[in-house]
Amino acid sequence: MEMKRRSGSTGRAVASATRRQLPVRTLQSQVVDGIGIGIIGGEFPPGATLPSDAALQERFEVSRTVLREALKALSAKNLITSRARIGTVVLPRREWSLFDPDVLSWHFETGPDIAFLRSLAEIRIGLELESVALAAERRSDAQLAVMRACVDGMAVAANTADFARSDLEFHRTVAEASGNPFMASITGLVDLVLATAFTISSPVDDSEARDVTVNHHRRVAESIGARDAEAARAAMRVVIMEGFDRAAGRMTAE
Amino acid sequence: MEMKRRSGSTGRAVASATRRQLPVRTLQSQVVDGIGIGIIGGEFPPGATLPSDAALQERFEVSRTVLREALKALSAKNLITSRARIGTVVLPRREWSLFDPDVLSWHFETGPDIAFLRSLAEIRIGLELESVALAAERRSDAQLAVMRACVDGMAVAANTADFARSDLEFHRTVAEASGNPFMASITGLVDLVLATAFTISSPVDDSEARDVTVNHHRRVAESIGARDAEAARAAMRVVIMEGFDRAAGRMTAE
DNA sequence: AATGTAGTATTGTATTACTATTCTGCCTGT
DNA sequence: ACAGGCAGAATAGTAATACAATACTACATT
Repeated sequence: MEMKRRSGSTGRAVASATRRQLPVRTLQSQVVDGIGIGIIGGEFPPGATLPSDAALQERFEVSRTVLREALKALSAKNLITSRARIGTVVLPRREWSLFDPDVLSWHFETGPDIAFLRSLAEIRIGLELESVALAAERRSDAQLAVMRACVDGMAVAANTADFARSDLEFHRTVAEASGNPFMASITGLVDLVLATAFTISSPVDDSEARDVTVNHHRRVAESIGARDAEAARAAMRVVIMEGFDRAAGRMTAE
Repeated sequence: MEMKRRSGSTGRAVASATRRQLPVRTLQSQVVDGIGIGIIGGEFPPGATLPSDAALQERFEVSRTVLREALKALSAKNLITSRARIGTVVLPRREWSLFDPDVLSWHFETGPDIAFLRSLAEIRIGLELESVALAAERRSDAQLAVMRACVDGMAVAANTADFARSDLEFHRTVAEASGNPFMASITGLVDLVLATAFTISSPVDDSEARDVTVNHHRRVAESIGARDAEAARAAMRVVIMEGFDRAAGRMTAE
């Protein structure tokens, strides 16, 4: 029995403006995405047993090799667990690797609800406020210069993608300046929030809103520049809440 | 390249016979652990190219199927990336899924340095202070009762394991009371790894230190009981810093 | 020298076969 | 009739082989 060759039509939407694109979509990544979205999106809820290897093989039209490597990847992200004769079952949500870029992008593609976004905002408040306070103490002059450049980049961005890129780069630089490697792990989370917030309404279009956003970021940068940890905390809180409001407001508006 | 049939399968049979005593350990997980520890521990630093499939196959004495599923798992944790003809290269540290349970535990198995422990403590400060503040607002009476019971459990614990269990349960309950499911997931993970890594350094032996620790926890619980978010923050900070000091002191002492 | 092209080494995918695990149900002995 | 064990079946785990796709190397052609 021969597997039919499929053409490279992936047709997958861009998950995020800043997500790096691999030159080639491998078969495995397509299957990983397919099942991952099925899990996050509720087709396979926690506790459910996935179809057997044979069934999934038929569904995605791939060999068992590809299918099993895909399942192994999902297993590594703590989405599923497999046992012989038992089957492959979806783990409870609490086990999932929340910070994983793929898991986050699948949330995005299946449409995050407002409670999800609020939870993310709370985590950002916790981590990024600590991160920015540490950055205020530990940052180098070069890092401060990068932050300022990012703010300027936001101010002059010609389109939403450029704006989001500068925005994300700003947060990444702050995380790096904190000197704590774990802080950088939440950039994927920030990425998702930005992508959600900017999907339709981008502050690039509205010059007034854009000025507000840019100024909030600039206040963070200058607080870090002044090595004022408390001011940096306060300014970062405003930035995060504003991002949440934009994403949430967009959802309730429709 | 080719595996010797006779001796190969014989060796495998013997190996699996000894493995059968620990039924949950699959071949793949051993390879994942082996390479994962090699990466975290510095044998394969970021940017380095891993040995080829064939070489790794020989090193771990497994089939290519098992090896490749193991590599797929590491790839899913963003530790490595593979491309045809290029090889499998270790990604920069910033890409790693540091919050992954396996990656965290590999850090401890390869001997965490004090900077790593400090980073974890900073993460706990960020997350658990926010968590406990939310818990002070949102907690139910039942949850408060559980917290108090945990503190009592710490006070009367007969051994290290019981003490650690009550300690862990306390922090988990606080995280749940925050109403943020992801907060519970992340803090639970970090706390669990820390607890299992340092079960030795519990203050059970030293009754004076034990009283101090228990009282600090009790202050957290009572601040939550009084719905005083700021007091809860302050008390939790003390708890976390004390835990860090004990772990760090233990490292430098030996 | 620039460019193309064949060779080659490495990962990606497919296929088949077998092993290990454990659930289901029959079957045997009392 | 019932308990216990034994055989079969279903499913994931592992092995082995073959070929495809990719991209580096080196040589050949212009």
